[in-house]
Amino acid sequence: MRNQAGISDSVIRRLPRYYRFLDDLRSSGVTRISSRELAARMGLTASQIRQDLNCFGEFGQQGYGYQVEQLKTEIGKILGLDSLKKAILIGVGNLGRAVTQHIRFETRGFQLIGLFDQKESLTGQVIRSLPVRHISGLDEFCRENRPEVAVLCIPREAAEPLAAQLIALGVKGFWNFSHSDLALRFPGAAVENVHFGDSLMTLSYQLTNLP
Amino acid sequence: MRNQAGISDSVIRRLPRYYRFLDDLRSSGVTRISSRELAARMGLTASQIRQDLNCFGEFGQQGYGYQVEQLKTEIGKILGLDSLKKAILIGVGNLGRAVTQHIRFETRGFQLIGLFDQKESLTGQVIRSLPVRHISGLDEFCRENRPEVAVLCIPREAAEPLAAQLIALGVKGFWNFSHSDLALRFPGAAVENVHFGDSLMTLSYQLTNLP
DNA sequence: TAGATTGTTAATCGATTAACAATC
DNA sequence: TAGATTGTTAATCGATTAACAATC
Repeated sequence: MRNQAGISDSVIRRLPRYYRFLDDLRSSGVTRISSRELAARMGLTASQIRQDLNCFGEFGQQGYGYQVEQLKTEIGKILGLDSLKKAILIGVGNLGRAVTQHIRFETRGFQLIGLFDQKESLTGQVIRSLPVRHISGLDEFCRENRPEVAVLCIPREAAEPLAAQLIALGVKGFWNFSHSDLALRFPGAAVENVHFGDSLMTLSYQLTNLP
Repeated sequence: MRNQAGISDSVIRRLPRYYRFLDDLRSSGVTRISSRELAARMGLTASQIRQDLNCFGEFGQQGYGYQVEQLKTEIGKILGLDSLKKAILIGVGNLGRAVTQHIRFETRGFQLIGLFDQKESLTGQVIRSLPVRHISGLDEFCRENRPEVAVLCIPREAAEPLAAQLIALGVKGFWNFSHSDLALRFPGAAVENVHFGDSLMTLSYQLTNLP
């Protein structure tokens, strides 16, 4: 793996999609694929695939193509999926509960180790074999268990102060479902936003301007 | 509004964010703002904001800046938020239930008018004042109510045949939470993906390559 | 070997930034 | 009017595509 740093965002955002397609190919018994064939399946150009991969190393073989399984593994390593990072989730409302039950953290590089909510009535409830803890125990839990990531399923107003608290406790990244632009406030942290509202408005635009 | 067609994806994806920031400014009583000031708040350049807006028309005033409320309204119109498009949701599992309860469709240009699931045990259950219907009634419901959009909260395998069925029933767009690349199969439809797995893997990459 | 396909360099295309005349 | 800020054109930067020598 070369050139760990300075990879453009466009490239990085394509990696999970490569990973998904390669895993599909593997499941359906394909062991080898050329950039041309993969590009056709994914709706990309062969050039782009080769350029993207060359940011990280040489994974193919001239005249042959790529080993599906091997390439999948390599991209998994690039994405860091081989080391599970400890994560906690905060805000066990409708959304937080769905995320806890629905997302397969382990195959995406994470291990969910704690759930928190400020609502006392939820404390002790068990979701996916994890007990909901009261938010007042957050500091102690973090000092003991050292989570690297927090999944924020909380209202916008709560996000910023909580993020500051978590960073002080050693949290380095956020999977942010709240309606706030955390990245602007905490430039040192890794922030990945899931902005449902933005996504839905983009769909509205597309529908409004359908050819 | 000029130049309805041919706006680049990069511009379109920034519109919801402009809309959000302008709405915040409005809520906090700001009535006027310059591209320079807005850029500083959003972490963009003033040039970019002016370029983006000029894809659609002239919304500012030289020497003065932009009226916050007016610009917000204009961007809302560009996004098509002023006409509510009828939507149905399919798949009332953890995720579908959370989406139904959590998302404010009305402020994003949509009106949720029906919920469907194949599980008979869910039929009749009411979520947010909408009854869950059995999937067998989908055709009839669509012919009567003409939804334009379907929110797909179903497993990957189910997505493609269902999308084909829905398109035949007049559905023109999908908010796609399933793990499938619908856009490739249905190039005529508007598809907006919410790929949680991809998002989480991107976060994993960021954490793995933190400076 | 001949054919195929990579890794990589060069060319093109598009998006962002800078500059500035127009004008409120 | 003078100062400010837009709308818009020109310059730059980065990302995508094309081309091709290297090589399996």
